[in-house]
Amino acid sequence: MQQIQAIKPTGPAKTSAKRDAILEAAVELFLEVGYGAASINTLIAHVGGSKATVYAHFENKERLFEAVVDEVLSEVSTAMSGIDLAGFGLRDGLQYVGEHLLHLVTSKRHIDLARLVIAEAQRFPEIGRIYYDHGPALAYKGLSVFLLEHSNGEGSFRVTDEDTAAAWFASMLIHRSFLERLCIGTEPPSSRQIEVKVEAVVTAFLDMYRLRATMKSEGGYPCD
Amino acid sequence: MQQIQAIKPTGPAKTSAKRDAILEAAVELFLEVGYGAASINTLIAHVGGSKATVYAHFENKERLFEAVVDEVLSEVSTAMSGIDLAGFGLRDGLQYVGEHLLHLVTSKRHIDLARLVIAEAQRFPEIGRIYYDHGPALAYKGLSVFLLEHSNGEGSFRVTDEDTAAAWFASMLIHRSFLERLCIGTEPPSSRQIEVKVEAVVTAFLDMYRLRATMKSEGGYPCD
DNA sequence: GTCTATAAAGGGATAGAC
DNA sequence: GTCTATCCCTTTATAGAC
Repeated sequence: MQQIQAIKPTGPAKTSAKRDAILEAAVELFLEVGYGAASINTLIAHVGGSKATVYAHFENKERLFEAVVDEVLSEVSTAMSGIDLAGFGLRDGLQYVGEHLLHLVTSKRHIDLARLVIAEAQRFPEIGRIYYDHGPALAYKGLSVFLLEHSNGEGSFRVTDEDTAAAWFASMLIHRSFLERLCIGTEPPSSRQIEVKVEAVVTAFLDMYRLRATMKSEGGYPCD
Repeated sequence: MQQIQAIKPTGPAKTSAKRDAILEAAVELFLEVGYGAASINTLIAHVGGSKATVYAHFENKERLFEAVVDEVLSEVSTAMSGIDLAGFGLRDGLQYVGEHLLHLVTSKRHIDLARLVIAEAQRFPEIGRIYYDHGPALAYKGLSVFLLEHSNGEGSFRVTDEDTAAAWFASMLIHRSFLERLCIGTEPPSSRQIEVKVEAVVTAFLDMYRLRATMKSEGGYPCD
């Protein structure tokens, strides 16, 4: 899928060893303490060099912040779009994508990114938009396409509003773990826990859309 | 339900007109710009008075922040615990609680609180814990009890893991709207939109747990 | 590009008069 | 309790030497 485009390439060369080092350190710092509590002084204490060097590569703190979010979002988004569902059956595909999704969403990297984005979405509206489009919305879309492709009675499964169905599946899977991790810093679930949790959600989800004799002819769940 | 207890009542009288005015202004300011960007100077520009007066009522900025979160959380939590499901049937009760829940969660007051809590949950771990326990966990628990009470075949409904069921119901209902509103500042849904959305979720949720002839004898969705 | 040194502004917090 | 004035520290950002 498409790479996240940089918001605005700043003055000097777009790539340099020092610039990369600064950016990398800035990623760690911002993810750990947030925008407001991260100072340029603290940054150079980690990466070495001087403030002037930082400002030679990044116009100001806001631009540096945008570069940081771009960088991390690119990582997460790449991981998400790397999930290939071609060739999977309905149930196996849901299990596969579900495990990857839950793992990714609860990863430290993503939780820190989400916290940062949510915290600063008011001050930097573009950040929130870009995160949502290249994160959650991308996942919903991939799921939605997969569901539609298998909405042919396979395993008695049929769906009319695939966008809503995709959001429901992802929400059942993610919401609680995501919020717990954001608020009380719960540890990420183990691979085994993820597997079990996804199995339960997949089964319940498929039951929800299983065709029944008593079903209304429409069969969909109108939403919005 | 129980009121949120103050984290630590500071030196002077716990209540005074000036203190209330300061706290009220602080609530608005912190909710709007966050902890880091809110300065005492900005605060007194809104409420009047001097810095020294602020520090006469609150030990420091951190304590003021804790008082602010306490205050808003108390509002939200009170609204949530005010939902009384006694006398409702299964479907009507879910519709009722769902509408209230979605309305409350997407309200500006709650979104601003959630943003603030998520942003500062690392620096102030207690804040995150208190929010989660008196917000989401409280909602899950209420739902869970209601589901268990109606898990008797009413409307062909039976549930074995009521905690998971409650979390799934709330997640399907809330997750997408909540995240959208946090990240891209979507407007809160109208009463009509809420009504329609809840109807769809309630129907899907009840279908998910509807007893079937082909059902496995266990019938539950093991989780965790 | 990279450094040292410093500017200019704003932050939290307090002393002391009333 | 409330004010004025101020302390002390950190912040972002830049000037100027190399």
